[in-house]
Amino acid sequence: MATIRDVARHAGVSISTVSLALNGTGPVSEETRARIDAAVAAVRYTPNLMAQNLKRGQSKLIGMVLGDAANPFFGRLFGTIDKHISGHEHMLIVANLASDPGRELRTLTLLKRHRVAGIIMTPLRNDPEFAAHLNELDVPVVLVDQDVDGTALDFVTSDHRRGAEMLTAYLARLGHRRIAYVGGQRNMWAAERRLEGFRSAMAEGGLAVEPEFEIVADYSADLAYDNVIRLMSSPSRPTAILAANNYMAIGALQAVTDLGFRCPDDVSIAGIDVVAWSSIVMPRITTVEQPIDELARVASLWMMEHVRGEAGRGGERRCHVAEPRLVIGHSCAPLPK
Amino acid sequence: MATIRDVARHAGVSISTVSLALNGTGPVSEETRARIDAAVAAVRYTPNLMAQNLKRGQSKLIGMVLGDAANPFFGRLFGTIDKHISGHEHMLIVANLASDPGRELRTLTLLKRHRVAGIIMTPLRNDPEFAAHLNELDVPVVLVDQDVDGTALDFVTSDHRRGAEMLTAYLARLGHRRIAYVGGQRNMWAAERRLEGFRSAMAEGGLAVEPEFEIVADYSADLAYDNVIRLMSSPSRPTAILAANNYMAIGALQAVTDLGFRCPDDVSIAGIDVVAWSSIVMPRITTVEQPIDELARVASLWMMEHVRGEAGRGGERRCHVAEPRLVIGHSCAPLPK
DNA sequence: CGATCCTATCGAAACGGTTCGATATCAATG
DNA sequence: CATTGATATCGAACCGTTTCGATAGGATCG
Repeated sequence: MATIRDVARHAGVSISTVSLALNGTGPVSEETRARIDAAVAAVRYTPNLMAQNLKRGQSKLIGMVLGDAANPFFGRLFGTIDKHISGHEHMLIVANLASDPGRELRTLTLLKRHRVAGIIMTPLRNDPEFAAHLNELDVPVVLVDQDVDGTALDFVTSDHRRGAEMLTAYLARLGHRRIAYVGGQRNMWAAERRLEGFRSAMAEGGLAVEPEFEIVADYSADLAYDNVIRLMSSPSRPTAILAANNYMAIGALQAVTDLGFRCPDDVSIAGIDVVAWSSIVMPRITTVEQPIDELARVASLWMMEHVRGEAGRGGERRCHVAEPRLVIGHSCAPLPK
Repeated sequence: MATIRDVARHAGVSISTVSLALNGTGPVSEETRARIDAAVAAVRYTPNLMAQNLKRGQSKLIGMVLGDAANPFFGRLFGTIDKHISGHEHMLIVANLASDPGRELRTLTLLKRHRVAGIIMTPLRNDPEFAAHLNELDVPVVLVDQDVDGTALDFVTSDHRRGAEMLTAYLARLGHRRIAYVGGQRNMWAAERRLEGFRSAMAEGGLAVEPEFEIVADYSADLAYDNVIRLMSSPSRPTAILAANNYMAIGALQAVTDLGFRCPDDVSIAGIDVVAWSSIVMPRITTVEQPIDELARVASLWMMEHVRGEAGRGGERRCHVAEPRLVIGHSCAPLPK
């Protein structure tokens, strides 16, 4: 592959002149510039970014760590962030955790080896060991969606607690009293906030939460399916189900359908974060939507500020909490008196 | 950030010895190795991959170009390819075309600047200019899903034509004669194959294709929706609709539902490539599924062969055509006599 | 006209590694 | 004991760039 040396030789000038001309970083005569341009075309020269970055001491690569690439939420998040980032001749180097928290540390190390200029990540773990690693990483990090306690990293999220509250309160307003909650892993940050929101809205509405109505289904459609089958087979079944993410909402809907119940006539179902793409599910599921575009925009912006060294290292961590949006579908009905 | 020089100084040995020890590429005494390990930990040394790659003349980065990151098909494709690739201490640098063919050339150039070891891409364009660029790129490329005529690049796809045939024949077997086809852009490779499959199966079944029943909706749910609304409002409406991708199938389903028709009682709907994630749509849409895992596996394998220089440069291009799988749902019904 | 200042160009020293060809030590061999 | 062959270590060249300081030839100025 052609190097800058080939261009210099072909144009009959020195290497430094070529560099000066190509980067527009020094005075070059009109005639020389033309000869260099011709030479570039002739030898098919493409600057080697690895060499440039090495010399400049900074790379144009930004790491992005996704919790689960197969989930459309992360797909849209990535797509939107990419749109913002790649405008600045930067590129994203993306890693997929496939919902496996065990890959998180290894991935971060690998990204650091690549000397990425920064990392945007949706973390899975939330424990002191992980926080310590993040703090010692020495690379700008913007967390998205989930927080890691004990770090001072920029953080962009939507108000998970409020979202769960909105849906729970909505179900309560429809007259439901026996509301089941299908939630994610207990140690995950967002899952905890959502659970808090559910409980708080239940308490607010003067409703009791029966222990067996608080289910942990690890954000998995299959687990949600099994649990809802069990729940709905009991004589003391709920009249409404709130699922904490898109997969579990769909698992729940499938379960009640397979049992012969109709939604919303026999049971109401609402789900957090059932993104637009799946909202075509019939009946359309009532949901709170995260403003993915807003999350992506703020995360990209802050990351670019870090990259340009403009991030006010005032020590203060920045947090942006976006408001979720209640989208009423056809999956919830008022409870007959 | 600590360099190999710091490690050497701290351990009291030469730089080359550190390199030899760390890479296990030369004999190093047990004692020295221990001192070096200690020094690495002490100065928090992380090898600079950019420098390593520059020296070794090859990078551990593989480019991946996605047609549309928000589409779960690409999300799952990426996730699975990442699983295979990232095992070999390689990483993916991913770019999203967001369905905009205009970004394709710029993206490839940028990836080449980064000196990626290879590129896995799902192309959008299929024209001579683009083919010429690909041929002159001088980087190993594996095409996935769509072909580019006039190149000799490895190509992994599923049998789009056969998939469309299977669904069309299935509808015909149910007794449908007035079948409408909602297809993608006319110049895209896969869209053409699917259209061929539809036409061939129609001819095979002795069915005539009315021109107004062959719709071009650019893989967009909205366009499909509008067109199906128009189609179904006509007195000579079809009894079955075949949509060429997941988005359009959902748009079509939404349209017939909004018009007050029931599916499958009033009209049957089938869709190509309605991935598992959306198969929960009620009624579950009959579809042909692409074996994403198989595509990802073969593409990753071939790419790693290229990277290791094992690719038999016999000049012969390799093609892998996977068989799509017919998944019967509840969206199609026999036509009453 | 000599000093001064642009303008255009160049050589050489980095950046952080790898790797090849020394060199030095030491045990085994004939 | 001189030779050989491992074994362990090192110095220096190099990968493809950028960038700093130097040089040289005008044009401008007092």
